Amino acid sequence: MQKILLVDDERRMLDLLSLYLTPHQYACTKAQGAQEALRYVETQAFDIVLLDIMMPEMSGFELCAKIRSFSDVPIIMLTAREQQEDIVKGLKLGADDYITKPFNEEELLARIEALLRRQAPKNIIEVGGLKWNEERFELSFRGTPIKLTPKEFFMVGQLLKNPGKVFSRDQLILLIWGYDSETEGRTIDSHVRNVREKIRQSGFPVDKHLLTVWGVGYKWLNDIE
Amino acid sequence: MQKILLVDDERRMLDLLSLYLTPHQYACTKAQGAQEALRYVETQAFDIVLLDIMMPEMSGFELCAKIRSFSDVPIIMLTAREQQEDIVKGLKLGADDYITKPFNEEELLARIEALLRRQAPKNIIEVGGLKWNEERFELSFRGTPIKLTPKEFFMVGQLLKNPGKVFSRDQLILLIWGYDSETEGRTIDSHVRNVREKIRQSGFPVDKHLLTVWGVGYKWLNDIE
DNA sequence: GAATGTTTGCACAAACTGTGCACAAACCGT
DNA sequence: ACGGTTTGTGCACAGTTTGTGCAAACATTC
Repeated sequence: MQKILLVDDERRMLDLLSLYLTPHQYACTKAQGAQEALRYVETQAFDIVLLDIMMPEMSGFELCAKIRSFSDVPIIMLTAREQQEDIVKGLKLGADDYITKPFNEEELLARIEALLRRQAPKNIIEVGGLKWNEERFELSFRGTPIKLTPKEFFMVGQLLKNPGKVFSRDQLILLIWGYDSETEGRTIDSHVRNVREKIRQSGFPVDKHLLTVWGVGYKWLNDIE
Repeated sequence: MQKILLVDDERRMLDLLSLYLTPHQYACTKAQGAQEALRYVETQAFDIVLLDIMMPEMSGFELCAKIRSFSDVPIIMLTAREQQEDIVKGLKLGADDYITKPFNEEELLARIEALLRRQAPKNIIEVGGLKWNEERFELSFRGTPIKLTPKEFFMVGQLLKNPGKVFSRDQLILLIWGYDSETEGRTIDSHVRNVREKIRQSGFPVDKHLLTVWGVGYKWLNDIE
């Protein structure tokens, strides 16, 4: 199920959007204001951000630019019908599409689906600015690369691809080393340790995402508190 | 996505240009001053350079000539409406087109698109003065040719055509030798070694671009630090 | 067919990664 | 609070992968 972050300063608008989207199998998270939205984007993975540009404190533009400084998450702006220049401004700041208010349900859904289709199904995973790119064999946080060894890279990928799912040490060995591996003991633990250390160095709060499940194994959490 | 290098001494003009171009799916890089621009052109691949001729320290003309001494990247000059002779001078120094200030968005986009269209879809790749020309079967750095053997040539081409992407040894063998090749062992390594040595001789910093991905294969990076 | 140039891969050295022990720290149930 | 169990950490050695010199095999040219 796709996750959508709704950002607006009015609770009524958030509820309305959620009402439209939820029955169509989208998981909505509501953020009232830019600060809250930023916290969400920094700690969770969303498939789309729906962003009203008319907000007090921090404007939608500012938020859009802030998000773009570390993430490629698709952004759709909500603008008033009249402000043509707002649309242009938003697109220039990195938004992917826009919807003018007032809008109807069909248009909203169509634009969301179109944008999701556009996202190439590359083997790239991103959460809170941390990007795992299989093709480039590269993990990076906000643009700066994190050097990993092959085993480390695949282990992170395996966990990242299945957020929330617990993997036992044996499972990880099977998935990363293969069926006939004789690897055992605290080897996995060592790799986890190395991965944590390297990602921690980059500034990403890895200790809140890559968790130990006591007595079982490890898991990656996208959503942290 | 096409990459455009913007060169001006005024930050406001850089921002304005970027604001015009970014929403039209161009990736803009801003260079404030000729020195900075030169560093970019020497280390990255751009599809177009947009160059203001009115700059302190080094003039746009000088920069244009400097770039042309080692690269064929398309250059568009920005000139003041009045200086007709500047336009002639610029074109003589190797610029491909010009735009007079003040300009509007449509004109800018039209000229950029026209210039990109004009660029025949040649199998020519260029980055930082290193030029790979399939038609002429030639690799050269700043005009001086680098003699490569066929296998070496195609290997460089394959990597150069997919900057950032990692290729395993098996993949490279498949791509360059074909499906029924029995080539194996350290053959690829030997070719990489030879390629590195030959390109290094030319003065191009190949060791920062043609990288070993430990345990996986090789990749070519256009953007180096 | 001799000369020249290209491709391939061995053998060794160098660089880097994987592994798991030993002990400390954290955790859990009672 | 206590003992048993599980996980974290420092570290060293074994193992793997890559770089390099060199030469034989192969291909092309004249």
